[in-house]
Amino acid sequence: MKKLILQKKSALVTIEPNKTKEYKIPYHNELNTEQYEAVMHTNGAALVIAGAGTGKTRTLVYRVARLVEDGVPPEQILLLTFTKKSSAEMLRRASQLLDGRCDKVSGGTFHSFAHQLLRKYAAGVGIEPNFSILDQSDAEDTINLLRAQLGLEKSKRTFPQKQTLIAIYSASINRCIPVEKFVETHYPRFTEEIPQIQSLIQLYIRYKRQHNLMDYDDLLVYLLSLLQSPKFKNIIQNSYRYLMVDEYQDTNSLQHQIVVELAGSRQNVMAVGDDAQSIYSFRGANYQNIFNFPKSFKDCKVITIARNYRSTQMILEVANEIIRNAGVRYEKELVGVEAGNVAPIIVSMSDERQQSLFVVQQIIEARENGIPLTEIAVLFRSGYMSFDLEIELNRANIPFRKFGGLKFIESAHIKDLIAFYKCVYNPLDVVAWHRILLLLEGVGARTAAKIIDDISNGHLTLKDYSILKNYRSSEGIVDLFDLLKRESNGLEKIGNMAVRFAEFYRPILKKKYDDFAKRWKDIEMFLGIAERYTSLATFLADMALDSPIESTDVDPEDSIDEYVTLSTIHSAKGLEWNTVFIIWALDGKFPSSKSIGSLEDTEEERRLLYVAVTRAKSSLFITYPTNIYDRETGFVLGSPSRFLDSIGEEVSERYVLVEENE
DNA sequence: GTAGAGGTACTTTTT
DNA sequence: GTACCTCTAC
Repeated sequence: MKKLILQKKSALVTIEPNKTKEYKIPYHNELNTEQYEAVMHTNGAALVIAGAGTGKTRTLVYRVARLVEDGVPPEQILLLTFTKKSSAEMLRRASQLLDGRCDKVSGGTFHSFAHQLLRKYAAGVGIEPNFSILDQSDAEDTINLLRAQLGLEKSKRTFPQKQTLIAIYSASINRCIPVEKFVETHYPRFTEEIPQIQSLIQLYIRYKRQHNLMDYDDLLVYLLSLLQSPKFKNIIQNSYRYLMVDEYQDTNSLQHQIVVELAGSRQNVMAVGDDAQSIYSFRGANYQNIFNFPKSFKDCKVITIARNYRSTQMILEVANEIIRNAGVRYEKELVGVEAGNVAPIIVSMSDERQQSLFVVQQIIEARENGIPLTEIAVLFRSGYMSFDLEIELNRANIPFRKFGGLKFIESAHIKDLIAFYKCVYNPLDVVAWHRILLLLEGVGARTAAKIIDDISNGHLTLKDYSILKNYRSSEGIVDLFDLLKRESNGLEKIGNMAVRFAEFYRPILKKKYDDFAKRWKDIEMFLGIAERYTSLATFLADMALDSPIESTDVDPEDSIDEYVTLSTIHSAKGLEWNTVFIIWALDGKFPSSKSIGSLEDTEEERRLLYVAVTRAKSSLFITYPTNIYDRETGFVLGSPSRFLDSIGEEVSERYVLVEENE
């Protein structure tokens, strides 16, 4: 006999846009035809293909408001975005547009959403709810520990490095392909090692399960299996009846499957994206995924928004020219509504120094012309490319914030401190133990491995660590256990714990690094952050998934509101500024010499430049130094990015920077 | 088994 | 500039 389930009546009501209803928001007047169509779409699947600057965010924001106005309970709307920042921003705008109800909309990144559900329904997939999250470097360290265990010697040159191992594993998970296939196509030099790689990966998977560890990929994998379990499937599908996914071009196969399962038979899912802006293939995204979306749902409506409201026509011409010469065709031609009167400027200069000075000079000039610093951004391919500019900006007293590149949370001393918390939270967190044990005087890899072994098999716990006296040089180790035991009583506030951990760590830090003072300042900043948390679980999850501090050197507390943005192009996704500088548009750096060998990779770099260019509203500067020695190729780089070759004088102006003789 | 010295190769992009 | 590995002296 089938089980009878009581379902709330309200959940069964089908929402239809009310044709005669008076909406609070005049959607018709505030949106163009295509945007309006998307906003009014209610039931069933829809794909919105929206080029850069065509009001993609606006469309999502208005649709959230419209669904809420039509009576959909906000918490039943799920908005999956690429970063937490962008979801917060969208909900803020929706609330402003309609009212506070929009704040209750569910949302976040795929990973943070997975994390929420897994904490709640851990039992459903057979895991403990207090699992630890491994970030990428934790995952690498874990697999490295296991490699040593398996006796796969490091000196063996043919065996892949830890980064490569994680990359292989992660690719096979995210693209839903077998390990051997990925190794054969992307790392043919390791073909002979495939059996060993596979057994290491199997060990890694088992090990994580035994020790209650989850890496980023596991969050998605377990979410999918949760969604496929008959018991939880319906509960979850009924909790989120309207699904919206932003930046669909950057989702991978695994995420696509999650979307399909979440939508269920209701198929109320709207995906938004732009194939020409796909820039995450290294994470398994495929720009063609977006075209497969309609195939996964019946009667999927496809809406294309083409008109660009962001940039001047001159900037769009440059963007169009970049994408027009692609090896693959993108059905894109951006047409703007703003003519503009300043052509984009392409400038060459002799070296990096000059490039930095030029950018600083132009920023000062722009500020004098009334453009606020918050409307200015400098974009680059990789994090390190702004180092020199940062020095120059400091010298000129121009405040800036940097996004992307090395994160505050990734610096060694902060990771050390977080490891203390992790051991308290999940005593089976092996990487964390390994990390702090190695900090102790007289403890090396061997002793650490032995201790971790004893912890794993239950001989050694925070409650009873008497067997430590059998260890050589156990004084420091006992001190550590005393500390962790005291703090694990669960009565302490997160902030107070941080103070004690920092106290313990201070002498170690002093000994370990020459730049103690600078790092200690970071620790003090960290103490301030820890104070804001009341739950250890939330604290650690935020540290792994949603770091409250974006980059190094910025205290969110001293909130300067006038600053220039420095950002990697990846982190600039979805944002816009009046004036944009793209630096290091030098062939060999952008596209990087690494990607030049493969058409696929070069095309991604091209899309990346396209994304960068389309961030600019009215002024665009592209610069490149011409006298740069490249260690990788051994050549002196001097040509502009190949993507700029076809950009003619009719859409841009080219200059050479020369020093004025006084 | 550990600490420190000295060598090497490597540096996209992010959750 | 730095992370990672190898070698050698405790």
